[in-house]
Parts: sequence; C-alpha cells; structure tokens
Amino acid sequence: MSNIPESKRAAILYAALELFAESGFHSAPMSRLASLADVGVGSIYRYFADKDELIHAVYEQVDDALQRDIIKSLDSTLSPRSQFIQLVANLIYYLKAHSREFKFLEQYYNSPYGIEKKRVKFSPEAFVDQSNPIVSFYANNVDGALKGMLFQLYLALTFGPIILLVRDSLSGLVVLDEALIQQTSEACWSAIKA
Amino acid sequence: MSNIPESKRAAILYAALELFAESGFHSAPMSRLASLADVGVGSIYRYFADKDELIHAVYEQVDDALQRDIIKSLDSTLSPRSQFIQLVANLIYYLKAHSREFKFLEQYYNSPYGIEKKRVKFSPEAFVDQSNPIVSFYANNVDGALKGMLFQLYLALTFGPIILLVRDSLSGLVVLDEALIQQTSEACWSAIKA
DNA sequence: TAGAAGTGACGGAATGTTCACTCCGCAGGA
DNA sequence: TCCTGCGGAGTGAACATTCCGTCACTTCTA
Repeated sequence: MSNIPESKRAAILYAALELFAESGFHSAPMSRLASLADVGVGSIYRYFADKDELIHAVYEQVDDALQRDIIKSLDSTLSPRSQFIQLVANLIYYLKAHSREFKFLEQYYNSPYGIEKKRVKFSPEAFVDQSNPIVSFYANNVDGALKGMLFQLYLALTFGPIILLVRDSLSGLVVLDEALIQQTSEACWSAIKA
Repeated sequence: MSNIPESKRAAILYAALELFAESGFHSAPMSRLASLADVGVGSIYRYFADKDELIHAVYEQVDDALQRDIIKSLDSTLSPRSQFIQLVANLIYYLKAHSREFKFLEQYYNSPYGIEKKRVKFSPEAFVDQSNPIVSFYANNVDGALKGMLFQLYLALTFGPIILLVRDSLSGLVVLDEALIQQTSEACWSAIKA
C-alpha cells in the first residue's frame, strides 16, 4: 500500500502509451512492454487483468489529461468567435505537442476497444450534458453566433480538419506553425458561424 | 488461361474486402478468408504472395473505383462553388453507399500499409500533378474563389468533416439524409471560399 | 479414337512462430 | 520464519505460410 506499487503501475502505463502509439495494439507484445517498463511480464498482470484492461486504462489517463486541457482553454467571457478560435488553436497545439497521446487516441477510437466509448461520448444524447464545456459551447449558441446545426455536424466540422492536419504534421507532410494554426482555426469558424 | 482463375481471384478480393472491413486486418485469419471466399487456404497463396500483398491489392481496387467516381462527379463548366458542393455531396453519398470500402480505406491509411501510399498521394509535391482533377480544382482557384491556402489545409477542411460524419453515420449516431449532406457541403465551402 | 501420360490448379493437414497469460520459486522486509 | 510483491521460463492457442496428394483436364501415342 506504499506508493511504490503505484509508481510501478504508472511506469507500465507510461511505457504502454509509448509502445501502443508507436507499434499499434497488435504489434505490442506484453514481453516488449515489460522490458520497456523495466518490469517482469508477470508484474503487469498484477496491476491489469489483461491486455484489454490495460488499453482501456491508458485511454482513461490520456482522455482525462486532454479533457483537462480543453476545459482550461475555454474562457466563456470571450466572444463566441474568440472562444472557438482559442479552443481549436489550443487543441492543435496540444495534440502536436503530445503526439503519443494523439496516435493512441486515433487507434483507440478506430478499434473495437473505443467504439463503445465513442458512442457514449459523442452520441446525440450527450448533447444535453451541460457539464461538458464543449457541449455547452455549441448548445448555448450565445447571441445566435452559430448556424444552428446538428451536434454531430459541429463536431465533424471542428475536429475533422484538426485531426487530418495534425496527422499530416506528424507524418512531416506539413509544418504546423502559428500562422497555419491561426488560419485553420479561422477557417473552421467560417464553417460553423451563422 | 481461361477466366476461371480470374474469377477465383476476384472472389478472394471481394471476400477480403468484406472481412477486412468488418474485422480489421489483424482479426481476419486467412483460414476465415478462405472459407468466406469458398476457396482453399492454399489457393489464396496462388494468387497473392502473402497477406500484405493481398491487402495492397484490395486497396488498389477500392481506390480505383473511388477515384473513378470522384472524377465523374466533377464538372468544370460549373461555378467553383457548385463544383465543390457537388464534389463533397457526391463523395458523402458514395462513402455512405460503400461502407465496406470506407471502413477498409480508413484502416488502410491508418496502418503501416497505407503510410507510404498516403505520403505519395497527399504530399505537397502531389499538388503539382494537374492530371488529378481534385488537385487541379484547388490549384487553379478559378476566379480567386478560394482563400489561397496550403494544399494540405484544403484537404483537411474538405475531407476531415466528411470522414467523421460518414463514420458517425455508419455507427448510427447520425442520419445522413439529403438535407444534412447539403448542409455539410455548404459548411465546408464556407471554410475554404475567399 | 481409346487410353496413357502429363500438367497445374486446388484443398487442407502440417509446421513453425508469435504471442497472451500462468505458475512457481525467489528475495527481502517484518 | 512468514508473507508479499516480483520475475521470467513455461504453456497452450492462434495464426501465416508451406507442402503434398488429388483430381480435372489436356496432350500425346498407338
């Protein structure tokens, strides 16, 4: 019950994020994970029932951190336009700086593991949950600044371009500098503003 | 040399598309593919050197068909706006109607298999290839109708939302009816128009 | 033209490899 | 001397790929 077990658990999670992001779930043997985390194979199973549980645990951690960053970037005293542009720009900066997390999330949501999570997080019913700051941004539509679209369409128009662009940036196809990030944020705003 | 071998090859490709789209590359054993295609395991290896070659062959087929559909949908006699909206709407219809192809392509481009293809197809250098109708649409920028952005950004703003929306439609999170498709096309246009 | 011999597509059992997961003995603290 | 967290060899299952006998069909020959 000391914090040593927790730090071992943390080491496993950290190594798992790196290995999964780099190699994909299917090419990340538990044995390789063990040596990367500097831990015996058996010890991994002391903290996680199986590989699936480990994958979900990594997701929870990554998602928590991302969520916290997004919330931090929203400032409801700003105009809707400024609020939105700040949100998009911040998100791009974050994902660019956390490429492991980005790659992991992409995999997770595109695998059987993440399907259920996606459904819960992004369903039309989730649109009612005002405690989520992103949801409430779209739902409140302050001053009628937005076009008045389906929640799903807002999400697609906002996150779709971001995802592709960050992907390209990680592949080296594009240099995501400040100017480009600004331009992207504004273009996304054009797509959803009234 | 009769056409029987070719039709067996075609049967394997067809079954592979279905199986890969449904189960993913890693959960699609060759044995299951064989029984789905109504073929012996050994026969698959008569037509394809290994699983990788098969995956790439499926990709070529799927991509060809998609390319042909896109080209068909472009009509350079229309205004840039109409041309673009038709392109987007058509693409959404196509992907919605060809969910197997869509799922396959998503997997392919997000796996080690497709990385090289993506680099070749979507690199900044590809922006010069005027024989590709999509490229020339952005590159020519008739009447200065577009904002004048990086090729990569055009692609992200156009295809990003489409991909997310079609994904949601396939998960049943959204009903992609004609009105929504129209709305999406116009929103994408707002993002890139001058 | 009957039948023998050759050809190559085909199926699927057999093989070897890779992995997730288990089990058992060990080290060190109480 | 217990007890507890640990490591890593061992186990069995799943899989890609190979190998070889079978069979339908063609070509040759008397």
